[in-house]
Amino acid sequence: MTEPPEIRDSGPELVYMQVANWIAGRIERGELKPGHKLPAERDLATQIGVGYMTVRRAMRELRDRGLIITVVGRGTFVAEPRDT
Amino acid sequence: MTEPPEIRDSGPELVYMQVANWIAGRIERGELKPGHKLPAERDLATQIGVGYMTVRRAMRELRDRGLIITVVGRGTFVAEPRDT
DNA sequence: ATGCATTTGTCCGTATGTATG
DNA sequence: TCATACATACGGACAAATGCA
Repeated sequence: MTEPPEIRDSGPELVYMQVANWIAGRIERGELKPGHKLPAERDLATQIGVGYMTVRRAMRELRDRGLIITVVGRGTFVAEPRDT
Repeated sequence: MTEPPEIRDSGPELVYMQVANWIAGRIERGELKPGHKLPAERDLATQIGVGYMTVRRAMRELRDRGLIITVVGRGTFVAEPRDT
């Protein structure tokens, strides 16, 4: 699975933030709908071409933003939108 | 292990803990009275929509807290309140 | 006593997240 | 990145304990 290279721009931004923002963008644009199950973190790391821990940091970032919900033993899912 | 325990990453909510806390709340609010027989673990699992082993983990948690008593072949019952 | 239904107990296999090296 | 170990989640299968007719 060759992912588009635009995931990582050449800026000084931390890699995990680039990954987080890439996924966040896909969620906010509606490409990933609420309830959608994301690939397993290990698979995501392989697919994107970054380290496992990098994906985990990105997931924690998205979790903190309330964009995803993680359930141990089940997976990671796009959260319901929260209006502000 | 060099870090103090106060540093807790906002981890995901474990399903069995959610189940345990939900039942614990019902007991502590008096919705479930001492001696009350809870549904069978497997029925509970079906009703709540989680796996059997997950309910069993939750039951073990409640048992450890002294909130319920389990008897093989009979069922699970709300324990008598223990003052501290 | 034997059988049946109900309920908890145990184990297995697979998938996933967590943590560390 | 890769490897290792462990906890959690789920479903299935079978065993053990209880109560009842």
